Amino acid sequence: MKGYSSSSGERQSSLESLQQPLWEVLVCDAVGEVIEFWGFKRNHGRVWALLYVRQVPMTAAEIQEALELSKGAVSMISRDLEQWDVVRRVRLPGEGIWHFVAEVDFLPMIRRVMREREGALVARVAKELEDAERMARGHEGVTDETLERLARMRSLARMIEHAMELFLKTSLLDIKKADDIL
Amino acid sequence: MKGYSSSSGERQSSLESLQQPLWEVLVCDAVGEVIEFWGFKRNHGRVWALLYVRQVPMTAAEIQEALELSKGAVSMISRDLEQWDVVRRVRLPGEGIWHFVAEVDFLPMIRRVMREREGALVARVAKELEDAERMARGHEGVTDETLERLARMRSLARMIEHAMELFLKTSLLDIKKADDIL
DNA sequence: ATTTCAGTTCACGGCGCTTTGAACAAGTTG
DNA sequence: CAACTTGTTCAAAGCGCCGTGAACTGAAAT
Repeated sequence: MKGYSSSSGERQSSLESLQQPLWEVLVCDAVGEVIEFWGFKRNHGRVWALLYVRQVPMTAAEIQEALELSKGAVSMISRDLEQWDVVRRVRLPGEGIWHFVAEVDFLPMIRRVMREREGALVARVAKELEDAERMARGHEGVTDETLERLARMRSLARMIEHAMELFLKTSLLDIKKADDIL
Repeated sequence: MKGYSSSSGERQSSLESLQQPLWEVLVCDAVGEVIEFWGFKRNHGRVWALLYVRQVPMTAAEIQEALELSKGAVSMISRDLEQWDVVRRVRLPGEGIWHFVAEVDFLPMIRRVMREREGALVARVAKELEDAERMARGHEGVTDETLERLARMRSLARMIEHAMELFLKTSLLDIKKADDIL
């Protein structure tokens, strides 16, 4: 019923590329690239994309085979994705094994992780710049113009932070609302 | 006249940290971190920051000593910065040597480079997704729902692109206008 | 023309992040 | 409760990127 036409359907050693449609690989890799660009691991994107296009819950072993990853990698990657709420772990009725499904809405992931990362960085940098400014004030060879530049730098830092917040709040939200994508 | 008080002012082996104020190092490193977060090299940020706080044109050798970089590194880094228009190369009157000065407005850099990088990526990914969708259409085991998901993915890609554009146009512009920073 | 010095290039090495796979832990089945 | 399967952890290997510094180019000075 599912398209397995004839005789031996269980080969798995050398013919996998035939039951792994090329277009699927392309999609996974494409998403992988984008996700990587945004600062995550390529395989985060690949796994999520696979689950998303397949639409059916998949076991770790299936993911492993489809994307040619190691057992350990699948375990860690899917733990990350689960933690970020972009993948759910479900137990199919009757089965004693975990399956993964793609959460349709992965924007929370981007928002949360970015906020965490940026947050930590911004706080640290802000402190460093303040320290530097305070120290500079104590020196004698420091002109007013220099202090001015330091102050402006701090101000710029705050603005980058602000712009980022804005981006996360508006743009991403727009994406979501725009068409109820995904 | 410039604060060199007395006897031997030319030591350069072990006492450099004393003529290299700590606060300056802090500032350079802080900017380096931020710049790195945005996908550039740490030293791009460090060199620019140094030139910015110093305010006077500096030779490659001076930069090299101040930031403890190699000759080659300074050459490559400053070439990048120059290409992005965030640093200018000037020849001081009477001197037969290049000096670098920080361009005050480095927003063009962020905008241009981001656009280039994102542009290249987005174009490639868009193409890959289109290819994949076309190929999928040819297969028999592909449901309409799957095609739907592929289409939505493409649409999402376009939206990310769009959001990025928007971010570059509005947020960064806001930063600039807000206070005529830097 | 030769020397010297500013500046660039590039093969190599080092470093940090990612992935691997084997050992281990947890859970399931007979 | 053994025997087996599923799932996690982590030291070590792999890999890619960045900086290094020696070799090279070019230009100015002698």
